[in-house]
Amino acid sequence: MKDPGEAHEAMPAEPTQARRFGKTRVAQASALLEDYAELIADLIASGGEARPTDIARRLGVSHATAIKTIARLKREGLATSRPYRGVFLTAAGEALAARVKARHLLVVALLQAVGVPGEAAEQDAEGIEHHVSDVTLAAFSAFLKRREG
Amino acid sequence: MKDPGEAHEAMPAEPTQARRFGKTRVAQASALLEDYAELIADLIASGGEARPTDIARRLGVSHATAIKTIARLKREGLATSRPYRGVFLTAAGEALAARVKARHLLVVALLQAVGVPGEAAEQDAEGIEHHVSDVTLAAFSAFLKRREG
DNA sequence: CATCGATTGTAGCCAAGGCTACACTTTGGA
DNA sequence: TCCAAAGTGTAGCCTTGGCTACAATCGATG
Repeated sequence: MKDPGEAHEAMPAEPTQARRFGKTRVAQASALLEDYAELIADLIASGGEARPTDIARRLGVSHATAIKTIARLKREGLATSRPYRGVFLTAAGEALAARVKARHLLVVALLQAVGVPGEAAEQDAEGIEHHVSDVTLAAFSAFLKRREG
Repeated sequence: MKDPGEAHEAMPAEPTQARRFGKTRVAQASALLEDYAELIADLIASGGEARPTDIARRLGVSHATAIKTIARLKREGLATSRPYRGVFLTAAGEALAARVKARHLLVVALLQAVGVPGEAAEQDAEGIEHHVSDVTLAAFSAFLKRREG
């Protein structure tokens, strides 16, 4: 779903809207990896290991799909694993997981702060968080501090 | 990217988290169609017609990609078109476009209300809006009314 | 120590959403 | 009127992220 090679060799006067949509698509591309990284960190933290079957179960996909995505995580340098040995995060993977987790918590907190019920906040945050830019995240943080602190 | 046939024939005790992620994936599946519907409505409203090339330009994709997605819109009963004649929305397509547009405006307004700068609000809303449930949308609306009204 | 169930891995299929390349209309201007 | 540019459509390829089916491995238990 990404660009094979390098797209748009000549794109004169690319409209701002196109840039917006493009960013949205790119965000979706990394969303899955982010979810996996966060989940793997979570599983290791709580149970000591992250097995493909557990990952699959938690994400609601088949184990084959999970394994395929884990392979992609490895390709991107975010995780390591050896056959029948469980999955581990690299330093980069850990960093990503930490960032993602912090962002997730912040998004949920923001949603609840504006009146979204807990369960809906959790559910929607899962999708929303991948599209929240740093600028927006900072604004969320400031809003919460202003309101609570 | 959807289920071919019907997935998970037996899913006993599907964990709530899996349901959450599943919903996120389903939301992404319809996100593109929503964007197209909204854009087509917009183009028709402002210029009287929606041509594949204009759509492609606004979305930052090749015209071939746009045409393929338009075909999918037609398959799903959201749009009509005849060769070399431009694209039109069905009643269902119009309804979708209206809903999407209203939601988009509400999300942008909410983001700005919590302090996100205008440009970032616009950009992020593009990705966020597809993951905002009705419950959350209602909460956004109430928050804005409370704060402005 | 053999074997059975669960886990893991592999292969192959599918649809979506990208792309380029090429062919065919349409249309406006010379 | 005719012809070239712009727009449209088709074909074919790729990657991602799903799936099922089958093979291989591990581990616990008899």
